[in-house]
Amino acid sequence: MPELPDVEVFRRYINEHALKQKISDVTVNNTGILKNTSVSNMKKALKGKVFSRTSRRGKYCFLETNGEDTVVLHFGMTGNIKYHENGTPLDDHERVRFHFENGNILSFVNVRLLGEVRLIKDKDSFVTSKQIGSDALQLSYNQFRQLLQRRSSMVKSMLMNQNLLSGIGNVYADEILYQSRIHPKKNVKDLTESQVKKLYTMMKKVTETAIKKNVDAGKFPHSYITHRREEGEKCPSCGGTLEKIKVSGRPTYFCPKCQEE
DNA sequence: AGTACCACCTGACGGC
DNA sequence: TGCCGTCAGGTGGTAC
Repeated sequence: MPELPDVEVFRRYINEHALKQKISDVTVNNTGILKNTSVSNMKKALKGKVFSRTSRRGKYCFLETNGEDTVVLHFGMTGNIKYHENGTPLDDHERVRFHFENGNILSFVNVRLLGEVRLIKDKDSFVTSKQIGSDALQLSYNQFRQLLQRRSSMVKSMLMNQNLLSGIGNVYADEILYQSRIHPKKNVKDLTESQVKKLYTMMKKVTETAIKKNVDAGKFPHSYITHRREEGEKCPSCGGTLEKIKVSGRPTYFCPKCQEE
Protein backbone atom coordinates (compact mmCIF):
# COMPACT_ATOMS: atom_id res chain seq x y z
CA MET A 1 0.00 0.00 0.00
CA PRO A 2 2.24 2.67 1.21
CA GLU A 3 2.81 5.26 -1.45
CA LEU A 4 2.56 9.00 -0.91
CA PRO A 5 -1.24 9.10 -0.39
CA ASP A 6 -1.20 6.19 2.05
CA VAL A 7 1.64 7.66 4.07
CA GLU A 8 -0.09 11.03 4.11
CA VAL A 9 -3.25 9.43 5.47
CA PHE A 10 -1.17 7.66 8.16
CA ARG A 11 0.46 10.96 9.04
CA ARG A 12 -2.88 12.69 9.49
CA TYR A 13 -4.10 9.77 11.56
CA ILE A 14 -1.10 10.15 13.84
CA ASN A 15 -1.77 13.87 14.13
CA GLU A 16 -5.33 13.16 15.09
CA HIS A 17 -4.55 10.56 17.73
CA ALA A 18 -1.02 10.45 19.00
CA LEU A 19 0.44 13.95 19.41
CA LYS A 20 1.38 15.56 22.72
CA GLN A 21 1.09 12.40 24.77
CA LYS A 22 3.99 11.51 27.00
CA ILE A 23 5.80 8.38 25.80
CA SER A 24 6.28 5.88 28.61
CA ASP A 25 8.02 3.10 26.72
CA VAL A 26 8.95 1.68 23.33
CA THR A 27 8.75 -2.03 22.62
CA VAL A 28 10.05 -3.80 19.55
CA ASN A 29 8.66 -7.09 18.33
CA ASN A 30 11.27 -7.66 15.64
CA THR A 31 14.54 -5.79 15.90
CA GLY A 32 15.24 -6.34 12.19
CA ILE A 33 12.92 -3.43 11.54
CA LEU A 34 15.26 -0.98 13.29
CA LYS A 35 17.87 0.69 11.09
CA ASN A 36 20.94 2.34 12.58
CA THR A 37 19.47 2.21 16.04
CA SER A 38 18.63 -0.23 18.83
CA VAL A 39 15.82 -0.88 21.23
CA SER A 40 17.74 0.68 24.09
CA ASN A 41 18.53 3.75 22.01
CA MET A 42 14.87 4.11 21.15
CA LYS A 43 13.83 3.85 24.78
CA LYS A 44 16.50 6.27 25.91
CA ALA A 45 15.66 8.84 23.27
CA LEU A 46 11.88 8.70 23.54
CA LYS A 47 10.89 7.93 27.12
CA GLY A 48 9.37 11.00 28.72
CA LYS A 49 9.15 12.85 25.39
CA VAL A 50 6.11 13.54 23.23
CA PHE A 51 5.57 13.52 19.50
CA SER A 52 5.20 17.22 18.83
CA ARG A 53 4.52 17.24 15.10
CA THR A 54 4.69 15.08 12.03
CA SER A 55 5.93 15.65 8.51
CA ARG A 56 6.39 13.66 5.38
CA ARG A 57 8.58 13.55 2.33
CA GLY A 58 7.60 11.08 -0.35
CA LYS A 59 6.99 7.76 1.34
CA TYR A 60 8.87 8.69 4.53
CA CYS A 61 6.95 9.79 7.61
CA PHE A 62 8.71 11.79 10.32
CA LEU A 63 7.57 11.91 13.94
CA GLU A 64 9.31 14.85 15.52
CA THR A 65 9.66 14.95 19.29
CA ASN A 66 10.18 17.69 21.85
CA GLY A 67 13.64 16.17 22.36
CA GLU A 68 16.59 15.94 19.99
CA ASP A 69 15.34 12.95 18.06
CA THR A 70 12.97 12.31 15.22
CA VAL A 71 11.47 8.92 14.43
CA VAL A 72 11.44 7.99 10.76
CA LEU A 73 8.92 5.48 9.46
CA HIS A 74 9.13 3.76 6.10
CA PHE A 75 6.61 1.06 5.30
CA GLY A 76 8.12 -0.92 2.46
CA MET A 77 5.56 -2.90 0.51
CA THR A 78 3.13 -3.44 3.34
CA GLY A 79 2.19 -1.74 6.53
CA ASN A 80 0.16 0.78 8.38
CA ILE A 81 -0.26 2.64 11.59
CA LYS A 82 -2.66 1.84 14.38
CA TYR A 83 -3.55 3.72 17.53
CA HIS A 84 -4.76 1.31 20.19
CA GLU A 85 -6.82 1.97 23.20
CA ASN A 86 -5.39 0.60 26.39
CA GLY A 87 -4.83 -3.12 26.68
CA THR A 88 -5.06 -4.27 23.07
CA PRO A 89 -3.18 -7.55 22.74
CA LEU A 90 -0.09 -7.56 20.53
CA ASP A 91 -0.62 -8.67 16.95
CA ASP A 92 2.26 -10.56 15.30
CA HIS A 93 2.74 -7.88 12.70
CA GLU A 94 3.05 -4.98 15.08
CA ARG A 95 6.79 -4.48 14.92
CA VAL A 96 7.18 -1.38 17.07
CA ARG A 97 4.88 -0.05 19.76
CA PHE A 98 5.09 3.42 21.25
CA HIS A 99 3.39 3.32 24.63
CA PHE A 100 1.93 6.48 26.13
CA GLU A 101 1.42 7.37 29.75
CA ASN A 102 -2.31 7.43 29.22
CA GLY A 103 -2.12 3.70 28.47
CA ASN A 104 -2.73 3.99 24.75
CA ILE A 105 -0.38 2.72 22.07
CA LEU A 106 0.80 3.86 18.66
CA SER A 107 1.76 0.82 16.65
CA PHE A 108 3.88 0.43 13.52
CA VAL A 109 2.43 -2.53 11.66
CA ASN A 110 4.57 -4.19 8.99
CA VAL A 111 3.72 -7.65 7.69
CA ARG A 112 6.71 -8.22 5.46
CA LEU A 113 9.82 -6.92 7.13
CA LEU A 114 10.71 -4.59 4.29
CA GLY A 115 9.80 -1.47 6.21
CA GLU A 116 12.06 0.34 8.63
CA VAL A 117 12.07 2.51 11.70
CA ARG A 118 14.94 4.88 12.36
CA LEU A 119 15.99 7.49 14.80
CA ILE A 120 17.59 10.61 13.38
CA LYS A 121 18.75 13.97 14.68
CA ASP A 122 18.25 16.05 11.60
CA LYS A 123 15.64 15.62 8.91
CA ASP A 124 17.45 17.71 6.31
CA SER A 125 20.66 15.75 6.49
CA PHE A 126 18.69 12.51 6.34
CA VAL A 127 16.92 13.69 3.19
CA THR A 128 20.24 14.77 1.71
CA SER A 129 22.08 11.57 2.53
CA LYS A 130 19.28 9.44 1.10
CA GLN A 131 18.96 11.78 -1.87
CA ILE A 132 15.20 11.82 -1.56
CA GLY A 133 13.76 13.94 -4.34
CA SER A 134 11.19 16.68 -3.82
CA ASP A 135 7.82 15.50 -2.64
CA ALA A 136 5.49 14.95 -5.58
CA LEU A 137 2.88 17.24 -4.02
CA GLN A 138 5.36 20.06 -3.41
CA LEU A 139 6.84 20.11 -6.87
CA SER A 140 6.07 23.10 -9.09
CA TYR A 141 5.42 22.64 -12.79
CA ASN A 142 8.69 24.30 -13.67
CA GLN A 143 10.64 22.03 -11.37
CA PHE A 144 8.87 19.01 -12.82
CA ARG A 145 9.74 20.10 -16.34
CA GLN A 146 13.35 20.65 -15.29
CA LEU A 147 13.54 17.08 -14.03
CA LEU A 148 12.61 15.73 -17.45
CA GLN A 149 15.15 17.84 -19.26
CA ARG A 150 17.88 15.86 -21.00
CA ARG A 151 16.56 12.67 -19.52
CA SER A 152 15.96 9.46 -21.36
CA SER A 153 13.97 6.79 -19.59
CA MET A 154 10.60 5.16 -19.62
CA VAL A 155 8.09 7.58 -18.19
CA LYS A 156 6.90 5.15 -15.54
CA SER A 157 10.46 4.58 -14.32
CA MET A 158 10.92 8.32 -14.11
CA LEU A 159 7.77 8.80 -12.03
CA MET A 160 8.87 6.06 -9.65
CA ASN A 161 12.45 7.28 -9.30
CA GLN A 162 12.50 8.49 -5.70
CA ASN A 163 15.70 10.45 -6.27
CA LEU A 164 14.00 12.64 -8.84
CA LEU A 165 10.66 13.14 -7.17
CA SER A 166 9.40 11.18 -4.22
CA GLY A 167 6.17 9.50 -3.28
CA ILE A 168 4.90 7.91 -6.47
CA GLY A 169 4.92 4.10 -6.38
CA ASN A 170 3.79 1.33 -8.67
CA VAL A 171 0.02 1.64 -8.35
CA TYR A 172 -0.31 5.41 -8.49
CA ALA A 173 2.19 5.62 -11.33
CA ASP A 174 -0.17 3.45 -13.35
CA GLU A 175 -3.16 5.59 -12.41
CA ILE A 176 -1.38 8.82 -13.27
CA LEU A 177 -0.29 7.47 -16.65
CA TYR A 178 -3.74 6.12 -17.38
CA GLN A 179 -5.38 9.42 -16.50
CA SER A 180 -2.80 11.20 -18.66
CA ARG A 181 -3.37 8.75 -21.52
CA ILE A 182 0.35 8.08 -21.79
CA HIS A 183 1.89 4.67 -22.37
CA PRO A 184 4.01 3.60 -19.38
CA LYS A 185 6.97 2.68 -21.59
CA LYS A 186 6.98 5.95 -23.50
CA ASN A 187 10.35 7.63 -23.33
CA VAL A 188 10.21 10.95 -21.49
CA LYS A 189 12.29 12.59 -24.21
CA ASP A 190 9.46 11.90 -26.65
CA LEU A 191 6.75 13.54 -24.56
CA THR A 192 5.15 16.62 -26.05
CA GLU A 193 4.85 19.79 -24.01
CA SER A 194 1.14 19.19 -23.55
CA GLN A 195 1.76 15.61 -22.40
CA VAL A 196 4.25 16.83 -19.81
CA LYS A 197 1.69 19.32 -18.62
CA LYS A 198 -0.99 16.65 -18.47
CA LEU A 199 1.30 14.31 -16.58
CA TYR A 200 2.03 16.97 -13.99
CA THR A 201 -1.63 17.89 -13.59
CA MET A 202 -2.68 14.27 -13.20
CA MET A 203 0.13 13.52 -10.77
CA LYS A 204 -1.32 16.17 -8.47
CA LYS A 205 -4.92 15.33 -9.12
CA VAL A 206 -4.64 11.57 -8.64
CA THR A 207 -2.56 11.98 -5.50
CA GLU A 208 -4.91 14.55 -3.99
CA THR A 209 -7.98 12.52 -4.89
CA ALA A 210 -6.55 9.42 -3.25
CA ILE A 211 -5.85 11.37 -0.08
CA LYS A 212 -9.29 12.95 -0.11
CA LYS A 213 -10.85 9.50 -0.46
CA ASN A 214 -8.74 8.22 2.41
CA VAL A 215 -6.93 5.86 0.00
CA ASP A 216 -10.04 3.71 -0.17
CA ALA A 217 -9.89 2.58 -3.80
CA GLY A 218 -13.53 1.56 -3.62
CA LYS A 219 -14.39 5.25 -3.31
CA PHE A 220 -12.18 6.40 -6.19
CA PRO A 221 -13.89 7.87 -9.26
CA HIS A 222 -15.35 5.38 -11.70
CA SER A 223 -12.86 6.62 -14.29
CA TYR A 224 -9.95 5.24 -12.25
CA ILE A 225 -8.22 1.88 -12.72
CA THR A 226 -6.56 1.50 -9.31
CA HIS A 227 -9.35 -0.81 -8.17
CA ARG A 228 -9.13 -2.76 -11.43
CA ARG A 229 -5.68 -4.26 -11.10
CA GLU A 230 -6.64 -7.70 -12.28
CA GLU A 231 -6.35 -9.69 -15.46
CA GLY A 232 -9.32 -9.12 -17.78
CA GLU A 233 -10.63 -5.91 -16.20
CA LYS A 234 -12.20 -3.38 -18.54
CA CYS A 235 -11.06 0.13 -19.34
CA PRO A 236 -13.66 2.50 -17.86
CA SER A 237 -13.16 4.85 -20.80
CA CYS A 238 -13.23 2.71 -23.95
CA GLY A 239 -14.50 -0.58 -22.56
CA GLY A 240 -11.50 -2.47 -23.94
CA THR A 241 -9.51 -4.90 -21.85
CA LEU A 242 -6.72 -3.59 -19.67
CA GLU A 243 -3.37 -5.14 -20.31
CA LYS A 244 -0.78 -6.30 -17.82
CA ILE A 245 2.91 -5.95 -18.61
CA LYS A 246 6.15 -5.54 -16.69
CA VAL A 247 7.87 -2.19 -16.57
CA SER A 248 11.18 -2.06 -14.69
CA GLY A 249 10.20 -5.38 -13.21
CA ARG A 250 6.93 -4.15 -11.75
CA PRO A 251 3.45 -5.29 -12.74
CA THR A 252 1.89 -2.56 -14.84
CA TYR A 253 -1.74 -2.14 -15.90
CA PHE A 254 -2.75 0.12 -18.75
CA CYS A 255 -5.19 0.43 -21.64
CA PRO A 256 -3.42 -0.28 -24.95
CA LYS A 257 -6.11 1.62 -26.83
CA CYS A 258 -6.23 4.77 -24.69
CA GLN A 259 -2.50 4.84 -23.95
CA GLU A 260 -0.83 4.34 -27.30
CA GLU A 261 2.90 3.89 -27.41
C1' DA B 1 22.44 7.11 -17.71
C1' DG B 2 19.24 3.62 -17.82
C1' DT B 3 17.73 -1.10 -17.30
C1' DA B 4 17.52 -5.98 -15.92
C1' DC B 5 17.98 -8.99 -12.38
C1' DC B 6 18.50 -10.40 -7.67
C1' DA B 7 17.92 -10.08 -2.69
C1' DC B 8 15.52 -8.87 1.36
C1' DC B 9 10.73 -10.86 3.92
C1' DT B 10 5.95 -12.86 4.77
C1' DG B 11 1.38 -14.24 3.40
C1' DA B 12 -2.21 -15.24 0.01
C1' DC B 13 -3.60 -17.87 -3.76
C1' DG B 14 -4.03 -21.36 -7.41
C1' DG B 15 -2.68 -25.90 -9.05
C1' DC B 16 -1.86 -30.56 -8.15
C1' DT C 1 -5.51 -31.28 3.53
C1' DG C 2 -0.99 -30.03 2.33
C1' DC C 3 2.93 -28.79 -0.34
C1' DC C 4 4.89 -25.71 -3.92
C1' DG C 5 5.58 -22.13 -7.06
C1' DT C 6 4.33 -17.50 -7.96
C1' DC C 7 3.27 -13.10 -6.91
C1' DA C 8 2.93 -8.65 -4.28
C1' DG C 9 1.52 -0.93 -3.79
C1' DG C 10 9.62 -0.82 -2.02
C1' DT C 11 14.45 -0.25 -2.09
C1' DG C 12 19.34 -1.16 -2.80
C1' DG C 13 23.15 -3.53 -4.99
C1' DT C 14 25.37 -5.44 -9.08
C1' DA C 15 26.36 -6.10 -13.74
C1' DC C 16 25.85 -4.79 -18.52
